[in-house]
Amino acid sequence: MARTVGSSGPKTMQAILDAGMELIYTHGYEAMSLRRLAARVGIQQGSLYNHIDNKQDILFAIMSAHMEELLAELTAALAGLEDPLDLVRAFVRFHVTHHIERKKGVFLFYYEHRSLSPENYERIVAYRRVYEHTLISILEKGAAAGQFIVADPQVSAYALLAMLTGVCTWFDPQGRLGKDEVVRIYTDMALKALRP
Amino acid sequence: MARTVGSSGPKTMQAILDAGMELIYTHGYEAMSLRRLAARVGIQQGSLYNHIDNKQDILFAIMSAHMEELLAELTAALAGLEDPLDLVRAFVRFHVTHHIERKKGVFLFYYEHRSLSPENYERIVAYRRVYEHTLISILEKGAAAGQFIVADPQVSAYALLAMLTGVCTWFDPQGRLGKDEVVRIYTDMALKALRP
Amino acid sequence: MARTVGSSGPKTMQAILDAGMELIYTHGYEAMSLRRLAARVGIQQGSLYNHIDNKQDILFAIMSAHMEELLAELTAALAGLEDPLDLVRAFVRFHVTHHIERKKGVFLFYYEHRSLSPENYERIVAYRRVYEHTLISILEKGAAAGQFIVADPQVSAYALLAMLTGVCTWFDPQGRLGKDEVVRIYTDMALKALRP
Amino acid sequence: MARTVGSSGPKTMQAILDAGMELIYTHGYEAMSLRRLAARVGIQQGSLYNHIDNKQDILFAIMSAHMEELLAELTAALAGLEDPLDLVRAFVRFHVTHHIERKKGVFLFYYEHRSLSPENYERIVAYRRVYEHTLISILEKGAAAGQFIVADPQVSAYALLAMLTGVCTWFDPQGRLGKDEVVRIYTDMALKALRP
DNA sequence: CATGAATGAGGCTTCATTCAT
DNA sequence: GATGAATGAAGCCTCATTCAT
Repeated sequence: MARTVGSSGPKTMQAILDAGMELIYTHGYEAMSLRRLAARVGIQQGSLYNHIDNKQDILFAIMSAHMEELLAELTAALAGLEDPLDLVRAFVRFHVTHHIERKKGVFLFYYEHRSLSPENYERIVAYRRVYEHTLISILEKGAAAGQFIVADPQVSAYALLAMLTGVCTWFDPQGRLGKDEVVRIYTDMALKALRP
Repeated sequence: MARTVGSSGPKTMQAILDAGMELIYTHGYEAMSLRRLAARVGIQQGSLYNHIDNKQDILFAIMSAHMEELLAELTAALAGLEDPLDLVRAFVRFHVTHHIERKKGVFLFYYEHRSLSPENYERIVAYRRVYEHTLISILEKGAAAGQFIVADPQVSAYALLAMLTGVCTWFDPQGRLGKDEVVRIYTDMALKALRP
Repeated sequence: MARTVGSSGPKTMQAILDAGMELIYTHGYEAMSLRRLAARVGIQQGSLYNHIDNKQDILFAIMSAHMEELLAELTAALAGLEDPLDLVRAFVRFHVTHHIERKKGVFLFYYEHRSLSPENYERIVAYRRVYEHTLISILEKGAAAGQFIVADPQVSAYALLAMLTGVCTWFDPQGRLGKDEVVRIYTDMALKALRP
Repeated sequence: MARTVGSSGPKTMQAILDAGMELIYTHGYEAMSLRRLAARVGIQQGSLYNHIDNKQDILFAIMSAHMEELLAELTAALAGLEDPLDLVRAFVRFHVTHHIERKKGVFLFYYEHRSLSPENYERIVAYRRVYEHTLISILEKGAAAGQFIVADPQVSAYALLAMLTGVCTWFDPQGRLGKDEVVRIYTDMALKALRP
């Protein structure tokens, strides 16, 4: 019948992605039904297909947007820094902060990358590899300068990344510790783990 | 088809759990259909219900068996040790080794705990809490003895657990590094991160 | 409906009918989606409705245009002939040639008349009846003159029509036989089948 | 809830095929919805899939059963005959009778072979080719014996087949002409069309 | 005239589960 | 214990059509 006046294409698409993020975060991609998604957006199920080609599109759109922002913000966070110690400090601060503030996007990446189609998986993992390599490079630079001792830069980078990422499984904004304290604790542990 | 008398029941149940582990690991719990599971076990779909009450049972049976073994093996690994340094070394060795060798069970826990029913979730998370608390206690003991400096034992324990657990996302049995080398690297990083 | 004079309307309408003929011929009326049709025409789905009222219109427009041309061309092909033998020769030549050259339109009629709405069905079948009756009249005239022996003019006409129409299921323009040879063979068989 | 007692697998499958034949004959394959089919069979839509793998299966099962019976019955109808004249008579009688009595199966073949998947299409067309070749061989034999004059056995066979097949588009069991009269008329026309 | 976003019905298929045999 | 046929809900997706812009 009468459609909501003023509803327009891009706005609807954004609503789909927002609702998709919410539902995938809560129930998982497989368990998110497009029926429920459409209901939450406030349109008919079939109307989704005026904006997407299939369910997978939603997952990919959310994840690639998240990865692109991740890389852009990392670049900004490290801009102008040269000293490996400063770089590690900045990296830890950025990573922890991002994982606290963008928890849902992060969870989507960790839990749902398995649900990506092969081609989409490759594209998302490529982003991830760039991100990881940024830290690996920092460790290599610090090791070359004698500031760090790392038996294997790749392994150490993966270890640090896993350690830092873990924050989003337990951090509670209302909890005992504030964001800055957490950043300080993680920074200390990271630097100590790398030091000679 | 027709089975020999003598009841192959327990054998069938085990086959269901094995196939379930495999399929959930590969496709995820939501995406595992009982049709496919039955086919892999070599029985009819309806026959599953001679062994289980519902799909959720399979997930819970696999996960609780895994958690029980995890705790039992951890206890064995730490038996007789008193010095916090030795305890951390043993904990790291056990955790890394376990996460490499029981990769599928570990993945099930991380990816699929969301798919547990509320009651089952509580039971599984209780196991997990015991496991985590073991490490927290070690850190507290070491801190009390002045061997470790930890700003917050719980946060540090979570950080270490996340770091160590990460191994199962990248370790490749055919890869460049052997299990023992990996254990050594992680042990070094963990101890350095904890020590004054 | 009423379109602006001087617009590109008629061109678009013709493109719709051409694309419709192609798609219905290839996939069948039921299986032709207006989405695909619009895409082939190069317009949006909704724009179709500036030219048609509904999907059925397309089928009917194509089929009635085809039937009108069929009748007009048959009339031209028989013009001036009086002798039943000549009339049969001309009819066969026309029918076979038409069914070879207008294969798609012919197929549409045979395969898709079931998909016509009841009223449209009546209108198309009326055309067809005129066509058939032309041959029936020729046979009756020839029978009255003793040139043909037909037990039942209607049955014989249907038999001949079916025989001739069959050409469009096997004739291949690149094949072993040319159009004229095929016309000759069918003419011989038809005349022999009718002769005393 | 309580299922109809006594309903068994093969009976249901046959009911599906019978209802399928009816609905495809009436509405066409594309236009037959499995919802309606299931309703006519008296089961749930999903229950269809205990018997078939997909919609296409129904079409193929019906058509291949029909073609197998067609060939078996043709073989029986021609058994023991040697004289090409007798063979043509028997062929015409069989073909016309079959097309009158098994009208629905025949229509399915003519209208719906387009809806077969490529592999299924090949299998069905192979049956058809065997059938056609039987008539071609008869014509060749008669031509070699000087009993027939056929410019091209294949074309003549196709022409005769089309002519005979046409019967099922107009024959009415309640109509003016009986089956035997129709057979006689077609036999006369066929023999006259072939003879010198 | 064309667009594009909306509708609501319906498409085929799969799902976990039940139960008489 | 196992079977296989049944259920009813739900899955994703496509359909023809409408209409404000």
